[in-house]
Amino acid sequence: MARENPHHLISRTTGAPCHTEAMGEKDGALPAGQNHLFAVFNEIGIIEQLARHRFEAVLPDGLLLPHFSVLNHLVRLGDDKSLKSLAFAFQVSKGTMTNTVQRLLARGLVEVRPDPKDGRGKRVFLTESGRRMRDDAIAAITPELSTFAAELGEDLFAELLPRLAKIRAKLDYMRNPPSKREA
Amino acid sequence: MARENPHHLISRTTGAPCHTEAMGEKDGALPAGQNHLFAVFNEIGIIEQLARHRFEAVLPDGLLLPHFSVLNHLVRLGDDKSLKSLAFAFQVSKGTMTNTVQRLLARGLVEVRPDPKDGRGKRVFLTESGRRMRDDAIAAITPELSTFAAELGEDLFAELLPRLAKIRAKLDYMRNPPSKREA
DNA sequence: TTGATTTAGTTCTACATAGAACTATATAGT
DNA sequence: ACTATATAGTTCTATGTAGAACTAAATCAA
Repeated sequence: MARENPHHLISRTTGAPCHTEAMGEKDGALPAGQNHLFAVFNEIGIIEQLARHRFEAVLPDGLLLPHFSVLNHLVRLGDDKSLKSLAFAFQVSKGTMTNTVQRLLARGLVEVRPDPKDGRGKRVFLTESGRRMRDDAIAAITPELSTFAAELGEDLFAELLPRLAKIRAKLDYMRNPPSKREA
Repeated sequence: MARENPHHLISRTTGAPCHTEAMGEKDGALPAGQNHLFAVFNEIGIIEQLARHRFEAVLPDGLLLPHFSVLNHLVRLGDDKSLKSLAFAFQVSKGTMTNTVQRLLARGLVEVRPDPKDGRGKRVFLTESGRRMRDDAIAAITPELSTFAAELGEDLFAELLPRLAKIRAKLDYMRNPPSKREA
């Protein structure tokens, strides 16, 4: 386990038992109409943290979320990727991706070979072990997701998805305007 | 700046320009009906990361999110809190809260005094400087939130809030069942 | 009262991360 | 062609974080 990065954006606003009232009330410090925004990002921060904890707790062999994330990306979108493109896809720094790939390499979950077309570059490939690890991770999380879907209802998530995607797209656009996109 | 904790749960699934298709398609590895769940947590992870980056970028004086979070908590819910209760409120380890409070102390944003009723404990108090810093931070983020509200519409956030709260409450409950709550 | 257990907080180690400095290669300008 | 600039990746430093080992104080049991 490590880090937690997972800091919720604003703070769980209640010191009470848990977060049963989190950000519900008005906050005089905020202009009218912004409480909802503040509150939404707060909820998102808390959910991210709790969900990551839970996910990492069931991940096989002490695999951490960043490791799984990269493996999953390589399986879903194909391997033979540069560190640069991985760093961009995850919006992390180059140094961070170097570190993550080195950990995966040390576990034998990926292979790294020089880019035949660019002497500066490297290409990252999945190993069989890496694919298996990714599948195991998904198998490990599936029961959790099932419980969750059963207790809260899938509709809740179906309603949430397009709305969250809209916010994500906006943030994404602000961070990476078309001018600085890359293929 | 530091860390990033901010790891999105699953991975931005596209290496393409940005995240325009993030987790939209079916993922054969997941049982039917779980794609939505997976996708929602993925979006939440990405949003958390991007939003935190943006927030920290405008925060005064290199203040980081955890620092602001604690200041905000103390303003909103009152100071004179134990490290223990702060750690619980934010669901971070005791060691983490020791670190955060020490940073705030070094900046003169809080005071820490021994608990008069418990020789083991300490109490954390806001300083005037701490209150001002919290207000400045909110002032700094307000324009960002305004733009956001204007471009996406407040309704979007109003619709999101109760649904996210439901998920947060569930995760919270799973992590801290009534049996281990505290006052 | 005395001894065992629990609790508040700190410290230590290992990790993820950002950002800056650096190296090596590629590309652009002339 | 040669030089300047841009790019891919690594390394270094400072941070946030978890978790375990540790200290000191409170509580519980006998």
